[in-house]
Formats: sequence, C-alpha cells, structure tokens
Amino acid sequence: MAPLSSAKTRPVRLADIAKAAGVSHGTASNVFARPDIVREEVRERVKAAAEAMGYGGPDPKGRLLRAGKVNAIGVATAEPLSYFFDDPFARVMMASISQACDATGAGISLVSAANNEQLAWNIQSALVDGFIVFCVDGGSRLVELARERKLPFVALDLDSDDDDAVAAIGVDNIAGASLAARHLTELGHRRFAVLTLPCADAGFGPTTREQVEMALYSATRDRLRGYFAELSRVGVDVSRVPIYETVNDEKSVWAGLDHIFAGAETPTAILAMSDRMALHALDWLRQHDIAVPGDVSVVGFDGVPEGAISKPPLTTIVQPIAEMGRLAVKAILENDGSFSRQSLPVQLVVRASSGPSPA
Amino acid sequence: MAPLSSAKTRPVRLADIAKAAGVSHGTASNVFARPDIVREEVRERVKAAAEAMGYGGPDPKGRLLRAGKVNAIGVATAEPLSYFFDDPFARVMMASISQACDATGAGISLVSAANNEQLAWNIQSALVDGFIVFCVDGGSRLVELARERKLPFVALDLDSDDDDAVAAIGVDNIAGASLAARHLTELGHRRFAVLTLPCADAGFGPTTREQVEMALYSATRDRLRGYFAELSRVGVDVSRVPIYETVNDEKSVWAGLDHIFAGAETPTAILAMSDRMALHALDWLRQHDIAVPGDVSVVGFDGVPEGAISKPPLTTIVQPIAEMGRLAVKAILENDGSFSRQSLPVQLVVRASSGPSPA
DNA sequence: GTCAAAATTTGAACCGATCCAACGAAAGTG
DNA sequence: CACTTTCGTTGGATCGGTTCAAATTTTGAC
Repeated sequence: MAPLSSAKTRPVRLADIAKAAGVSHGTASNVFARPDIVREEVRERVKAAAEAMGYGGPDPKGRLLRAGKVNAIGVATAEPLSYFFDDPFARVMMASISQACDATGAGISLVSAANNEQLAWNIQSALVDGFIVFCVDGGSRLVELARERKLPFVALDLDSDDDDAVAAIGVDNIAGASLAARHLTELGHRRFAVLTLPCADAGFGPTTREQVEMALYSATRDRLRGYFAELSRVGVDVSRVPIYETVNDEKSVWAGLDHIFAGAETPTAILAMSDRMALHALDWLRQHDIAVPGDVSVVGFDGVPEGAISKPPLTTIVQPIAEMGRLAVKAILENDGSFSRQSLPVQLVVRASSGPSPA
Repeated sequence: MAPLSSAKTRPVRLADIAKAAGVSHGTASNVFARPDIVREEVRERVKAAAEAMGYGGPDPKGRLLRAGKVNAIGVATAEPLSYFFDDPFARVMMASISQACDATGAGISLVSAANNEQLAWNIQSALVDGFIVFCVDGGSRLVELARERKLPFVALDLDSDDDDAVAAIGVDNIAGASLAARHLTELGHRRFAVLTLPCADAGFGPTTREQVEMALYSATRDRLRGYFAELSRVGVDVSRVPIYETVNDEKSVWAGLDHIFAGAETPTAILAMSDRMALHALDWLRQHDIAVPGDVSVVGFDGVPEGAISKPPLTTIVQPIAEMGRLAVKAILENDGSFSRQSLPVQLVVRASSGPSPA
C-alpha cells in the first residue's frame, strides 16, 4: 500500500514535481528556495506534489554547481582518517577548528587516506571551499597537492624555510624548543636524550642530527635546532646527545627508551617533541621504576589537555592551539588572497614532570 | 611576471583549456579522467594548456552532478561540532567509523549545528551519500530530518520502541544496565543513586522515574529500566533511589553528587549512564575523600578507553563501539534498502571502581 | 592501392538545480 | 477606459563537468 519499496529508484527531480504540479521548474524551485514569492495556492500544490512523489527537497548536488560555494572546509592530513580522533594534538586542534566552523555555519570535511595515490584523488575531489592542512609527516606533499587544487588553503605548522607563497599558521618551534631546553639546563641537567617526530618516510630508530636536518617536516628540524642551540649554549656536547626517531606512538617511544637507557650514560632529562611521546615516555619510566622527576625529567611539546592530568603532570611547551584553529578557519573563509604566514608565540608551562637534576 | 595575482578570479574551466588546446571538451575531459585513451601528443598539449592557464584539474562540483555519488558519508549530531572531538564516546565511535571509511576510501563530513534551524539546513544541504546519526539528545528530530532527505541513513543507538522503519544499530541498553546493577547487587549493595543522561530538552537536576520514562532519548529510558528491573528483583525500593539528570558534563555531574550526598541516606553505589559521567563522579568522590570502591562503588556505561586508566580504573558496561562503527558505515555504503535494526551485545568489564558494599 | 578494423576525436545530451530577463495578469491611477 | 505598477510565473541560459553514439583518422592486411 504505502510507497515503502521506493528505496532503490529515486529519479525524482525538481522538474518532475514541477510537471506534476503543473508549474514551471522555475516556480518549483522558488517554492523551496524563496517560498515567500510564490502564491500560497501554488506553493501548497507544489509541496503536495513533492510529498506525494517522495521528493526529498532540492538536491544539494544541483544547487552546488550553480552556487559555487560548498560551505565546508576540508581538513587534510597524510595520516589515516582516524588520526583526527586518536591523536591528542589533532583532537584539540580539531575541536578549536570545529568551534570556529560552528560559529560561521561552515561544515567540516575530513580528507585523508592510507596510501598516497588515494590521498591525491581525495584532495582533488574533495567538495570543499578550502583546505586546512595538517603538516605532520608528509606535509610538503600534502601542501603540493592542496596547492594544485587552486583553492585557498592554510598549512598548520609549516616549514619555516619553505616556499613563502603558501599561507601558514604555526608557532616558533625554535624558540619553543629552546625554552624547553633552557628550563632543563637551568635545573642543572646536562645529560639529555631527544625523542623526535618522524623524519624519514617511515620507521623508527636511533638517528643523527644530520638526518634530522633533512627531515621532511620542518617542525622536527626546528625543534631540534632549538634544543641544541640551548644545550650548546651551556656547553653540552650535542654530538653525544642520543636522538631517537619515533613515529609518535607508544611502541616506537618505548623502543626508543629501551635503546636510550641501554646506553652507558643514561640521560637525566628527556626532550620530547610532542606531548604524546612525552606521555608514553612517562608510562615507560613508571614501568621501569625510574622516578620522574627524581631520576629523570621529561618535557613535552604541544600542550594537550592530557598533559595536565598525567602522572606526573607534564611540563611542556604549549601552543596556542585554539587560536591557531580559529585563525586557520578565518583564513579560509575570509580568504582575500592577501593572507600569508603567521607565527604564534608558545609558552613554557612547568608542571611536575621536570625537576632538578639528580646529583 | 609570474601569474601569481590570479587568486581573485578563477573562471578557468575545462572548456577554456579545451579551446586553448584546440580540442573538444570531450577530449579535454578524457585527458584527466581516462588519460590512456587519448593520444600522447594531444594529452601533452592539453596538459600544457592546463598548466599555462592555471587550471586546477576538473572541478569536483561539476563531476559530482553527473556521477551522482559524493563518496562521503555524513555524520550528524545535534550537538555542536566539537562534540565529535570532545566527547570520549563520540571520539571512539568516530575513530572506528573513520577506520571503516578509510578502508573503503570514503570521506567523512561532519554535520551539526548549534541551533535547530541551522541544523535542518545543514542536513538538507550536506553533500553526502548517506548519514550516520548520533542519537544522543535530540535524536528523534535528527532522525526525522535525516529521513526527509531520502538518503540512506543509520541511527546509532536508537530507540527500542521507535519507528521500525528506520535503520539503527545499537546495544541492548536494558540488558546492559541490568548487568551493571546486578554486578553491584551481587557485591551486596542496596543503597543506590543513578546519574542519567539528559531527558528533557535542557538543564539538569533531580528527576524522577516518570520523567525519565518520557525521555527524548530512549537509551536513557532503557538504561533506567534495566537498572530498576534488577534492583527491584533483589528487593530494593526503587521509588527511593535518587535519580539525577545531568547534561553529561563535569558541572552537572558534580552538582548531582552534591545533591545526592547531601541527602540523609547516602548511596554506596552509583550507576552512571555514561563513562563520562562516571569519570567525573570519580573525580568528585576523590576530591571529597570518599573512597572508591571502599565507601562507594561506581559503574559506568560505554567502555571508553579513558575508563581503563582512570583512578581507579572504571568498572563499566562496554559497548562494541568499533563493531558498531563498522556496521554503520557498511550499512550506508552497501545500502541495499534491506538493512534494518541491529542490536549488539554488551559486556560487563569489572575494574577497580566497584567493590563489596561497606558494612 | 583498397578496404575493413582499430584507435581517436567530436559534439550533443545530460546531471539537478538556480537565476534572471521577459511576460501575462491583476491591481491601481487619472 | 487607457496606462502604469505590482505581483507571479515562465522558460531559457548557466554552473562544470562526464558520457556515449557517431564521425573521423590511423593502422594493418592483402
């Protein structure tokens, strides 16, 4: 009886109901887009026809073409999609981006992909008005792709020495890293270890300063420069500071600490390039009965909320994530072509994971 | 010199470069869509023209209309957008949804809005192939809206006694809640308090069984039924069990506990309808020096990862969130019209927040 | 050198709407 | 009653591509 099996076929267009209602498609369109300008009787007739034929309202696909604007911004990363919900930094950033979008009524499309080919396609075919690009790992490729699309886009946290023509919002990684290192040197630490974000395309393991200098992702580079600038300043021989490259997950961080603490001269302070790494490090240290900050101090980078409630709470460099998100959205939506790069200040927040060097 | 100020105007279409390259638009289209079938010389010529004119590749807006498929699924909720990144349950669910999407190459569009009018518009104009609807709070309206769009959609965690014609994936809330309550009764508890999810449209405060029976969101209803079924079974007078309605945030949960523990007969066990509430409750109890589980036991609902690392770790009813996400995506993408409602089993996971009743 | 088969290219139709100039009818004016 | 407004409606143009049958060119065989 009821038209319930109409799930398969749905070729019911605006034109169909216009015909059914005996009006032109122009009028039918107006019924939905500007109901006030069509006579009530006609309006009701068209609506009735729509109802009867199971019309779900004007298809946005059609409208889109004419309107030009999608009213959604794409957020892209080279990580799998679940990165947006798994990674603490991404989550906070996304929360602030989404708040900014909410305020302006824009939607959010998550753009990403496991493999590179898929990623290119996804970016090329994303229905968005612009992109916000998360530049962790594989950032330059992503930026390249986004730029090819010829849409407004902002890179989050991009390369200090990369192409100046791309809009970017980031923090001063060098200054932040220096701040972190100085905090530790002032506490008397002289034996350090560094946990870095991914530099090469994949994998983790011990690495060198030279390797990091070639990192794909400049934040990694800059943070190391910042660390080492400060360490050198107080006379630490940076060539002997172990650097371990991780992929920002528990496994690689733990492997890193296994490696670092297997050495003859164990560090009293660990500089981690992300809070996520630092938090995993805290776990590892606890499990190995190494007191924090008694035996070893840990300083992170990012300022994610988890750091405030970890055991112990994490000393870290906090980025103005909310501000970055807001600015990024603004840059896309109000894109006047003029926007360029913007560097925001970071802040050292001292909590309980750092203390005076032992002995 | 370089064409860098072309940011403002971009009226360069496929037809333009076709003309420039001296080929038909059909051929120009092929150059991008099926490069293999066009002669190399022509292909290069067209590509060169595209490059020269700053063409960013075929605009998906145009392709979309013909293709019909957007290749993205919309995830909708009546909460603000940031809900997806703030709420623990939503996050886990989204992570599993995004994994499923990644596997199939589909994108994700976040659909939401602060106010109701905006929400309706957003749903009507979302460029997606289907919706996954988060039914917390305001679920029925959302379902209504989604259904009007005449696209495949699945409700997550919908009403047991709601319209049978809407596809839904959920858990057996009654059974789960019973399980939680039975765990506590078996530990000897007889004095309970219940923290509920939002029932009425807004606000929080003490409520009654009758109120909850009228809850907009059926999970709330069912969970209470499950709790009370078990409590009644062992002879607890459920009419005297305090029920406090929260809005699932810290403030309202704390207010709830203030209220509950201000009463003459304080509970030895708290049944919380979400882990989020349970975790906030744990915080409140710790701050009030009430031992968990020594003085008071707490049992949550959902099974979010935070529960495993809380202080103490949370006893809870875990939902098969990953499975639900996978099924939901599958239901949308492989929509054959046949899909209907599916109820998944839950599981009691006993951790350290529950113990024998004191005395 | 001729002719059929294979490889390319063309141009029109179409996807589903919105927009707008022009038009007809009803209402208002002198 | 002729004439200007106002209101509502119409139908064609347009958004930016893809697709496909038909036309054209190239290639291969004899």
